[in-house]
Amino acid sequence: MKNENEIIAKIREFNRFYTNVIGLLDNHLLRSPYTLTEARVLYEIYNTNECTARQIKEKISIDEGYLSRIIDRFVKNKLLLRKRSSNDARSKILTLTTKGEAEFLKLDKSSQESIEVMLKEISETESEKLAGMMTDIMKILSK
Amino acid sequence: MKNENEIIAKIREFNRFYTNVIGLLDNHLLRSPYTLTEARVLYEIYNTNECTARQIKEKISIDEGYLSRIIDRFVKNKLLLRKRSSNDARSKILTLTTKGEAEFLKLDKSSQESIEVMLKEISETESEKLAGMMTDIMKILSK
DNA sequence: TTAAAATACTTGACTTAGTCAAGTATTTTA
DNA sequence: TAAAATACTTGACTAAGTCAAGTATTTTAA
Repeated sequence: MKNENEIIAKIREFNRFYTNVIGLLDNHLLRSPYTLTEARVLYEIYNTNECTARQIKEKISIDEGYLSRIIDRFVKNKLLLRKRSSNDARSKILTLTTKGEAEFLKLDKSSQESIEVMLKEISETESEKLAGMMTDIMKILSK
Repeated sequence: MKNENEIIAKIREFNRFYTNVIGLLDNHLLRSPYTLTEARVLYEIYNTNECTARQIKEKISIDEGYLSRIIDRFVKNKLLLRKRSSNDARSKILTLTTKGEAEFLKLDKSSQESIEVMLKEISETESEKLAGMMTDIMKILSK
């Protein structure tokens, strides 16, 4: 039984702790040619059907000018195709090229691997407990 | 009973989810004159006895040149005192001035408040459960 | 139906954040 | 006690992010 202040203190402690965890896990990007933001952009395109810049912007809260230039660069490097949407000619549908998909999957794999490394340190029971608690936290905080 | 791949997928989902949570909670900084990094620097100085630049650097993994300039700015704005250490004249002990402490406590309070707002959405039982799970996650991942 | 408002994206000009390496002063090590 | 290591600073730079104005298209409402 904790009072609200203790709960808040605990959440803040967790936030500081987990910021570091995420930071460590994102370190694999250092050995890739992409920044965290670029990786997120690729992630959204890979996982969104008929993806547009607007949808990416909504998901990751990025300045649209900045995003437009990231997309530009990806198009120039042949990771993406950018085609006017037939439903709404204002927007452009972004799709990964074969090369873009390969690059994304490489990143995705190395992100997966850094978690594997982390899990090596803990038992299988603990891993399962961890995943379960994460599910519960997401449920609670999704309100 | 989950296999490792499901567990990894869940952790990654949680990481994306929680990155957003942390981002939302950090929004209160938008209405302050400090960046996230600056706020962290103040936090470390407030919470570390005989704090030096080196200790901050270890804690938040920041470039030391960049840190040196942030500290410079804080000294110029009278938030910090920077005095040569008597034990080791290479390092400088950083202490918050009254003004610096007041600024930190303001930030700290507004960070606390954004969590209060978040907790308003969920029940007391859930809040306690949340804090408990966070404690457990930190225990597991500290290995 | 069509002019005004809104949306989607782009571009230019800019500021802030962060990096890298060399330099100074001091302390530790062998 | 000279060489190596540590703590911090500084200069020069690149990358990241922001802001506002501009173009093209679509939606809204008189």
